[in-house]
Amino acid sequence: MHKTLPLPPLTAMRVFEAVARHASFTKAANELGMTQAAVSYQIKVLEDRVGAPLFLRRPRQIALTEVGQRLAPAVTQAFEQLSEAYVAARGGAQGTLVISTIATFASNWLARRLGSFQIAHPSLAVRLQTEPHLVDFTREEVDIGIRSGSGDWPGLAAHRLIDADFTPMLSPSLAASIGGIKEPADLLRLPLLDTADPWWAKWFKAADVSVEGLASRPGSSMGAQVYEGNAAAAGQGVAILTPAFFAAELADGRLVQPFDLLCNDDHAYWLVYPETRRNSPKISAFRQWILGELAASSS
Amino acid sequence: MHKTLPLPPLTAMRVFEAVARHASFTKAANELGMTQAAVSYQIKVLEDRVGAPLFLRRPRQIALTEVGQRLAPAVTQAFEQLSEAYVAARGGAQGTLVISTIATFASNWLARRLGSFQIAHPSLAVRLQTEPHLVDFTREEVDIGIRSGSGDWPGLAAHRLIDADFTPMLSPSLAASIGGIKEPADLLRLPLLDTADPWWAKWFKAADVSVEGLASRPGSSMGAQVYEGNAAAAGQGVAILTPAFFAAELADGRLVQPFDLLCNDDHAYWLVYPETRRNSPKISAFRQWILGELAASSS
DNA sequence: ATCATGCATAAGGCCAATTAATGCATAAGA
DNA sequence: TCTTATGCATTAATTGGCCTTATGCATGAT
Repeated sequence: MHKTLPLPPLTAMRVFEAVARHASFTKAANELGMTQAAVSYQIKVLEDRVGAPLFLRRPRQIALTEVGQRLAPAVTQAFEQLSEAYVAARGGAQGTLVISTIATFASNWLARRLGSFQIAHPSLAVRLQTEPHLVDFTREEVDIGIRSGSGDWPGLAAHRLIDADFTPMLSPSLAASIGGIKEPADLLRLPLLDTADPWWAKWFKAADVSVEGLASRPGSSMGAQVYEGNAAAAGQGVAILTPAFFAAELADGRLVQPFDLLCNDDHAYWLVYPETRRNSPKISAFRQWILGELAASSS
Repeated sequence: MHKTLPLPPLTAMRVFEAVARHASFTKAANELGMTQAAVSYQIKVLEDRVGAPLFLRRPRQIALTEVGQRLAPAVTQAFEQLSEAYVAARGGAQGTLVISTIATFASNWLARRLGSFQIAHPSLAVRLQTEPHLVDFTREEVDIGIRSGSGDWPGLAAHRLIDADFTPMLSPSLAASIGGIKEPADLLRLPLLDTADPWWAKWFKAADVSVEGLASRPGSSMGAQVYEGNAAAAGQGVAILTPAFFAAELADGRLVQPFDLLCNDDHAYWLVYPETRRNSPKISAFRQWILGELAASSS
C-alpha cells in the first residue's frame, strides 16, 4: 500500500518559496501580487504547521533558519516542476487541433480549404479524422466535430455550415451539345451520373417530371460527390450535387446549375464542439476561420 | 533576471494528482477527505485553465487524455517532493531543542538534571548554549531561554523557576567543629568562602551582624556556586548559596542551612519562549519536564 | 427492466485568505 | 542625537473560493 504523505498547506508553501527566493516579504508580495500583510500571514501559518520558525526577522532583512534552509531548495524545485508541467500541458493542449468530420464534408469542402487555415495558424497542428459515427466528446479526444443533423445536440455548441441541398449540374459544353437545357426533362436526354442516388428521384419528383428505372441499378451514392463533380465537369454526364460543395466550379464556369430548384434532405452540416470549450483559443480560431470561409464563398 | 513561471491553481493540481493516481473521482475524494462534487469542480477548474480536457469520462471509469497523461507524472513527482520536504522540515524542527541559558543556572541546576529529560525524550537532541546576554528569539535560532529578571517580557511566555535567594551553608561536620551554629555571628568563627561576593555583606546586614573587610579582596562571585558548594560540602568553609541549587545536598545532609533567613537579589530564574510557540511539541515537552522537576525537588 | 455506480450540476454556506490601516523596531542619514 | 525611511507584525473587516448537500443523468450489471 502506498503510504499517504501529509500534504502541506499549498498556498503557504507557494508564498514561502517566493519569500525564500527574494529573502524579503515585501518583494515576494510584489511578485505574487498580494500585500505584504498576506505574506506575513501565510508565513506564520506555515511556521505554525512546521512547528518552527522558518525565518529570522532581523531589522531590514530576514534570513532563513536552518529548517528554512533545508526546506527552501526542495520547495523551489517542486514548484518549478509543477509550473513547467503546467505550461507544457497548456502549450501542448493548444498545439494540436483534432477535427472529427464525416467523409462527405471532408472530401468535398474541407480538404480543399484546410491549407489556408494551417497557413493562418502555423503553430497549430491539425489532425483530421473522418469517422462514420457521431463523435462523443466525452469519451474521445476530439476538439471539433463536423456532422450532419438537426443542429440540436445538448451540451454542444453548433454552427450551421451549409445546407445539404442538391440540384443537377453539368458542364456548359455538355449542355450546349443538346442546344441548352431549357426544362428539367431535357436532362433525361443526357447521361445521368449515378442514377442509383436517391436524390435523382427526389429532385425529378420535385420538378414534376416522372421518370422510371432510376433506382434500378445499385451504385455509390453519398460521399462520392467529389468524383461525380469531376466527371460532370469533364462532360461525362449530369450529376446531382450540393451547390455549396462546388462553388468554385460554378463560379469559374466549369459547371453550370441549369435550375434554381433545390431539393433538401432535411439536414445540414454543422460545426460542433463542447459548449464549455467555446473560448478555447484553438477552437475560437477554427470557428472564426471556417465561418469566414463560408461568408467568402457565399458572396 | 529569472523569468517567473505562471503558477497553476494549486488546489486543483493536488486534486488532479489524486484523481490521476486513483483513476477515479470518487476514490480521490475519499483520499482527500472531500466530496466527489468538490473533486469534479476542481478538475473542471483545472481543465478550464489548461484549455483541454484532462480526463475522458467513460461510464464507470475515467481515463487520462493525452494531455493528462503528460501532466500527471510530473505533478505526482512534484507533490511527492513537496510532501517529503515538508515532513522532513517538520521532523527536523521537532528533533532538536536549542536552549539558551545563563551560566549560573546551567551549571548549578540544569547540568545535573538534563540527563533525565533526554532519557524521557530520546528522539529530541538537546543543544545547550550558555550566553551572557538575553537571547532575542526574533534573531537567533533558539527554542527556549532561561534567564533572570522580572518575568515580564513582551511576547514571551515566562515561567518562574526558582528565586535567586541566598543564605549561608556549610557541612554538618564543620558546624559541629565549633559546637554548632547558634547565631549568625558564629559563622565569623569559620572561614568564609569567597568573601568578595556581595551577597555576604547583604546577608550579614539583614542578620543584623556588623562585619568589616569582607569585600576587601577580589574574587569570583556569581556563576561559581557549584564550586563553592562543593568546597563547603567538603568542610572547607562556609559558602553563601542559593538553596534551590543545592536541594539534593541539603536533603541528604552533605550541607546544612543553619538559618531560615533568606536574602533576595530581587530577581528570579525564568523559563521563557515565544508565546506563539507555546504548543510546539518540543517546547511543551520541556516545559512539562522542568516544571515537574521543580515540583519534585521542592517537595 | 430494474438497480447500482460514477460523474455533473445547482444552490447555498462558511472559512480561509486578503486588504487596508496602523504599529513598532531598527538602520541610515543629517 | 534626532529624523527619516524601511520592513515586518498585527488588527479588524471583507470577499470570494472552496466545499457540501441534494439531485440529475448516463451506463453497465443483475
